[in-house]
Amino acid sequence: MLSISPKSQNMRRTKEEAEQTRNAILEAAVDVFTEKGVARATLEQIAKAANVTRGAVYWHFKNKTDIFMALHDELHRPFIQDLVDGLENTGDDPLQSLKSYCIELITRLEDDLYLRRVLSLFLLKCDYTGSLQVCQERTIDARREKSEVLSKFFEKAQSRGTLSADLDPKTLTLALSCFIRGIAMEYLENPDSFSIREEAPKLFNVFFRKWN
Amino acid sequence: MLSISPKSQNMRRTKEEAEQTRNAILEAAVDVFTEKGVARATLEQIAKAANVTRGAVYWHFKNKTDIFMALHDELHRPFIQDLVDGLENTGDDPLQSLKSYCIELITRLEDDLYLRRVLSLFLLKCDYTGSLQVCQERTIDARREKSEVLSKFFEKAQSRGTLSADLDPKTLTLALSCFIRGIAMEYLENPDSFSIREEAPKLFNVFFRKWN
DNA sequence: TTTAAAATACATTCATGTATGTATGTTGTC
DNA sequence: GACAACATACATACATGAATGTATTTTAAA
Repeated sequence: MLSISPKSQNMRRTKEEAEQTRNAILEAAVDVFTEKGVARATLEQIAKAANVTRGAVYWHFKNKTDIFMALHDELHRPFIQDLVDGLENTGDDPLQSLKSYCIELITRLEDDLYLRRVLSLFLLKCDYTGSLQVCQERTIDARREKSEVLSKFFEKAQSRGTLSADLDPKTLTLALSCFIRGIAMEYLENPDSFSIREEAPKLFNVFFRKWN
Repeated sequence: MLSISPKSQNMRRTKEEAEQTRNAILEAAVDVFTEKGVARATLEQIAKAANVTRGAVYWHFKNKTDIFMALHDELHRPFIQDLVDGLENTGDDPLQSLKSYCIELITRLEDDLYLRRVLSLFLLKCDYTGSLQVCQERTIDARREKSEVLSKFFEKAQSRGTLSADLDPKTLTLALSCFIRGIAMEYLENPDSFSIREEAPKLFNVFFRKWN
């Protein structure tokens, strides 16, 4: 929703202003993508939403895929990284802090409207066929890293005796990943069907119940 | 992959044969949708894959959305109904039979290639914006029904004392729904990342662990 | 003969990409 | 520090292709 400075038409921008238009285009793209879906979204619509012409869009980006990938790089990747970083500083009770972190993470979906829009965009408003396929391939590394961090969590809990040794950390990691993803999708698809603030603690209580 | 009978070009079909071409178009649509994604799929591609021209396609269907909705009706809805039906006949141990059913259901994803393709189509290869929005709205009823059946399962388990009374059946239902969905998506997205046959029992062992 | 089940032909729309124009910022040079 | 030379940041105009929907025609079944 950043609108560029009200200079008269066709005036050359400074580097700063150019950066602003670039951001304006990206933000407009989030809006248009979310409303119309990535596939049906038009560069014309994006340009109009950003108060520029398609010329500006083509100056900053190669095409629609390029815009999507820029968004993916600037928003999706940092989100996962943020997630991994948050998991690094473990407390004295690994399972408990993991659970708290999951609840906190999911609860953000209800509070942070922008995060919700962006995540909804990447999870619901696009399909990763064709030219967008490379995007999800790029996140493979991030996902693997995330899995490894989670696994270490469970291993740590086992070594401290707070988690039964007959449970495979790999399985628990997979289970938790699926669980989180399912919750996110279910909520994003229909945010009014339940309150995350109320349900998230209950849900993860179920998941983390009686494992020791 | 049904190819129509090898009569010479442009021959009028009987009612049966017309029904065959309709099915051929639908099957071709599954293939093309899955490969290209619904949005990027072309009626020309679908027609070619079904060994007919676009004329035949437009004879049987109004447009691409109409094809998708036909597939949705003929494949997605029955799948959920099948799921609900399978849950109706409860054994003496509700939780145990529910767990078995979940494992069986998820395991079908590995065995039934066609099911995998279809589910992948509806979960991964399309976004429900624009004209496809009505499709998911139509499944709301089916989903609600599914949730009610699951809830009754947990209530039954509670009344038989095999499930702790302090767990809310509603929460458990939501949790299980999210869990199943997450597993399905994770597997469909990358079927080679893990073997469902091996992991499904473990995963649901985790979920259904020590609830009594 | 009529009509269902297509094939074929045609018109139109629409998004894309590119080419070009243009005014201004920027930078080196004297 | 003024000014030329160039680059940048767009807007505008245009060409193209591709997909769509419809109109017309063809063939054989009923």
